[in-house]
Amino acid sequence: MKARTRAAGTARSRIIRAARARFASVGFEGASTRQIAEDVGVAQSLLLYHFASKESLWKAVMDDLFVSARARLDEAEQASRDATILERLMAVARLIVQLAAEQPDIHRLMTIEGRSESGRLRWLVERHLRPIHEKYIAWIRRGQRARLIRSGDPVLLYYSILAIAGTTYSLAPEIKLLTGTTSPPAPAAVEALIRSLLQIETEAP
Amino acid sequence: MKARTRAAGTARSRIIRAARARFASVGFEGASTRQIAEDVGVAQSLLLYHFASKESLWKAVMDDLFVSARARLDEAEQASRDATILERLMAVARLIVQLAAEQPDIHRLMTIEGRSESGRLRWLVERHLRPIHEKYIAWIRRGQRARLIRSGDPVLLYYSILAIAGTTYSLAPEIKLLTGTTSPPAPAAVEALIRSLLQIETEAP
DNA sequence: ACACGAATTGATCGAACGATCAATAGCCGG
DNA sequence: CCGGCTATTGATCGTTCGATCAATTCGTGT
Repeated sequence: MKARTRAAGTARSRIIRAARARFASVGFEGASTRQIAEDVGVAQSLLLYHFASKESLWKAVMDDLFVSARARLDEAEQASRDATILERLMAVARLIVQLAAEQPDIHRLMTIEGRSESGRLRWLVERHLRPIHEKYIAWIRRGQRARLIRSGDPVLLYYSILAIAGTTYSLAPEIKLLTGTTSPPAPAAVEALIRSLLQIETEAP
Repeated sequence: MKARTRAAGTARSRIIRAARARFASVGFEGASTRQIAEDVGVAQSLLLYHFASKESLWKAVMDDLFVSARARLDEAEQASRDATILERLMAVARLIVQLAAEQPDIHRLMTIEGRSESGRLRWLVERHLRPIHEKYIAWIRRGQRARLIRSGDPVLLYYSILAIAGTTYSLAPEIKLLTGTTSPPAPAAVEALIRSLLQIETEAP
């Protein structure tokens, strides 16, 4: 049984990995199960044996992504639980930048789905995004009440953080074509930009 | 001839408009010429009569978008030509925010294409993006030398501006599902965030 | 009034799509 | 060594894709 499920597990996870890459680059409708199967080196029918449908495969990709992401977010929260709300948010932001740099597919997948009201977007929002987003937006509100974080729409602030953290990594192909640069910006530089977004406004000298 | 080309022009432009919406929501591979033709109310073969191929249609959509965008950018540059480099950049940023708010499709189309190294991305970079981007990245460099703009990688700074300006509008469906809010953030609020990105770092009190 | 060219349609092609299903290969407890 | 379960394959179905092409409508200049 061990070897059986291990073999199944690796085939399954290899399919998920290949599917993530395809979905991230050409979107759900643009990706084909045959192409994904070819990437992995298995028959197309095996995909639908493991995942029942293309949409199930997509959901499995998203679950796989968010399970590990949320675990690491919880870690970052715990590690910073004694700091100020601004520094806790920065710890979370730092991790988001790190995740985006390690796996730009995350940001790609979410921004691809987020732009049309599909059933998949509803599923993604209710299952994964809402619990995460609402928590940190509440954090921002708390920080604003404590005058540690700049005033303004917390949702705008939150999505601006996500945008800065993800865009420079998920648009790496475009930036590479434009500048010839192969190495993406250092996470520390991105983090510094985010900090100046969160900080209380200061008068220009 | 006048009525002829006018009829052709309107059919052509209506196709471009419908194609822009489809490409923006499901990407190039996900959009189908039959669906676009149905949106417009014409036969599918008419699309390929006017544009020869699906890719030609996509390029026509992009040309249409950038011709007007670049004209308005030139206006904004002219109107602010006597101001400091920081204020000129802010004038450009203000217009970018405005464009993103009016037509979130622009940001959607560009971020969809920018994430995989396709022939279309190469075409887009060389034809439209490079002239625009390189100009404003040079502006940022000038502003940094004059100590009017914060230090750091100009490319990172530039793409962060684009990300903030576009994301909150292009992800409107996701934000609507999450918060129930139907009205996107005011351009002035987005502009304020961008200003604090560009400004020289100030010490926190 | 007519003829010509541009605009538009409907039919059709081969390829690729997601999905289904019967058949086979591989492995485990008995 | 075998019987049963799981993983995997190959063939195939109906649909939809982008593209081509002949036929038809329509407007305009003469």
